[in-house]
Amino acid sequence: MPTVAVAKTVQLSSLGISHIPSPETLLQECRDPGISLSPPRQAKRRPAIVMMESEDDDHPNQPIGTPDEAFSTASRNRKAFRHLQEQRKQLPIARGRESLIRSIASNDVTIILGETGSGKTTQLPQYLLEGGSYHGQIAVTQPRRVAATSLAARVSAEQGQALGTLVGYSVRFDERVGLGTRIKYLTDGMLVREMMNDPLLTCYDVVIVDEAHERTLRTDIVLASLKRILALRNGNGVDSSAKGKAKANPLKVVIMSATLDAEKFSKFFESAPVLYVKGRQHPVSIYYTSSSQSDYLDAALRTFFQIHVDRPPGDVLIFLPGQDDIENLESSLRMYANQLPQNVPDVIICSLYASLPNGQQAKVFLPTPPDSRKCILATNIAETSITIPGVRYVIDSGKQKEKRHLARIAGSGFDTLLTTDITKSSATQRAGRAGREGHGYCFRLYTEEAFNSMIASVEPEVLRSSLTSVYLQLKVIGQDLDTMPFMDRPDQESVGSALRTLWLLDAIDDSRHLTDFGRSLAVFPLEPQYAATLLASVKHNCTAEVMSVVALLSSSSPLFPDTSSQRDKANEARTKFRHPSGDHWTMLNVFRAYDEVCASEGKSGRKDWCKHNFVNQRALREAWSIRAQLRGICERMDIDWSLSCGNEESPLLRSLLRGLLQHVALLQPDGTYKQVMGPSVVKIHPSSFLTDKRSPAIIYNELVYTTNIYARGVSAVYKSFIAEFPKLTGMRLS
DNA sequence: GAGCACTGC
Repeated sequence: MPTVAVAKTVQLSSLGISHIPSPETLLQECRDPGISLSPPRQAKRRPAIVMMESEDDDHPNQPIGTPDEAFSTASRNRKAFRHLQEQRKQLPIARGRESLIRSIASNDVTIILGETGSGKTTQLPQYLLEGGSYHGQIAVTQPRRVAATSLAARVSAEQGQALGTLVGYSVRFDERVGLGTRIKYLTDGMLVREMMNDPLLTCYDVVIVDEAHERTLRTDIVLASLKRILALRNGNGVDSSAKGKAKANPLKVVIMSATLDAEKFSKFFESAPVLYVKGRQHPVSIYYTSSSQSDYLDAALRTFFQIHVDRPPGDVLIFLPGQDDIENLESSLRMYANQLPQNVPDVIICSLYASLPNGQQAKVFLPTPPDSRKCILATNIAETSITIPGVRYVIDSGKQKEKRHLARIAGSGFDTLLTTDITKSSATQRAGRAGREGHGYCFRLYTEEAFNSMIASVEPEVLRSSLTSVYLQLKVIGQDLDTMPFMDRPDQESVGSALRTLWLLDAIDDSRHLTDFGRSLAVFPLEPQYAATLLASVKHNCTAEVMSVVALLSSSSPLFPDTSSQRDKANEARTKFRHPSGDHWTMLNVFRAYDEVCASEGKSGRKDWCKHNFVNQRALREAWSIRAQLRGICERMDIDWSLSCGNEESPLLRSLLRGLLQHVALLQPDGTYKQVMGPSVVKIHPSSFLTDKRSPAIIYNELVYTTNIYARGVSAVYKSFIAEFPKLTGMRLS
């Protein structure tokens, strides 16, 4: 390795050496690494009432290709279909089938505590369908799209039907349901959307909430809503006004959770019974360090080589907080791996994090060649979203990155992204990744005391997020954030901040009533701020431009990814898109150029164009889908989305301002900016094309708090634009 | 003059 790599290497601090040791020295050190490991102990088995056991997986692994390709061909193949039926029949879960059906029939709510690999998610809906007691639809919610689609494909195949007939799914941008669909897998966000049109979820006889322990924002909305709906539809809940009402269309609710939180769910649903379903997880031996490690990268490096040299074959999965750590550890591992003696197996290093291009993500699924060992460096993505085969050893840094929204009474608050300690349930989940295929080993780079003092499970998202969208969505179903029976109640500052934002947008009036404008905002699958921008574009005759920009801003990937090694080259390549007004028009220029490339070039031409210009094709593709969805919604609302302002810059900026009222700041003499609607002094992020430009007034997409409070996604606006908004100028005076 | 865990409509 060249010396450049050495500079990026983690310090082998606890070895007390500053030079790079020879491979022999390193291996010797690794056998006595200063991380002494206490005797292995078996992962605690759950003291469960064992009901059933299954050979099956809850979640088929990441599908290679589309769900259709994976399963519908199989369903056409008679032999494969018979095999599937044979598997189903032989599942031990079949023995528990009747008791499951009975319990659900005699209770409004049933909690199922299912271990990993128990097969509950694929089998239970089929049991309820085949049992014949329910004639409406059965909904099964999932936090992730890929789970919803692949589960639907699997269950459809087990039913011997084409996907989208008896069994279907519904996720954003993709839906496979028919008139005869009885089992529907959908994302929890999709069910929240459906509630906005059908607040009592009348088309469902059964709603199964899977992975409830993850406590996503949308899961919590679903849980709170279900409690309300039960009172209204079944007439026996806490809502006394609903008592005595006809139970013509009662609802059954099943909550599936993977952790001991089941008790909390049971309590929330007034002592609902808890059923335990045994899984098929292999035992995992857990090791702790004897003393706490100040440098988890160093500790991970040593532990890896210790495993590599002393332990039998099996791939190693290392959990780290973020991309930065992954890149650093990767370069250290490579350097030492290249110096290993001949008789030690090769090391294949793979990284895995969400923003990694798909091609490189796919590397982790390639089978490990004989006489080598794969070492996967991953973020939390490998904890729930992606299951990697062949992993036998897990190294757990005990750290993760956590996003947290800091609400402010004044202004709209900002997000932080900080490295924090993981939770007990997260540690257990990580360890479990070693026991998918056989007896596994988990090396925790922290002490047993540290584990014991970890909090039990992650703080629900509802306590950490901006609630603006949620507040608006609840208003549409006639509910109030303050009166919803949340499992965990968000604090007043957070609620007040959401309330204030919606009032400023004119989504609610002075009496907190939803306005017609607010109702329109909620129709769009966008942050309310961007929905307001979109609706404002009609007045300014620039819907075509605004739609592209809003779609890009809503994409989950950044348009201009930061590539530290090629930063200057990237900046140069992107210069041609630059627009003097700032980042929004610059983004639009990229999208317009991409549109032209798409019209003239094929798949590989588009890809090359993106690479050559250092723009993220994933962001453009996603924005393309979002824009198509927005166009469809506009058509239904009779809005002409083709209205264009050409190259006139003001209409787009004035539309943006309509949504970003809380994100306006004015230049101060010292070159910093002062928020108009809040107390903060902010700086323009150095990645912005407006940095150092000293524009008198700016709007920005978001604030991020790192070394400073930075405004990102910035455009310059005229002060006269700001004067058009009485609420904004009123605030300034007060 | 900088640093981005993961989802979702």
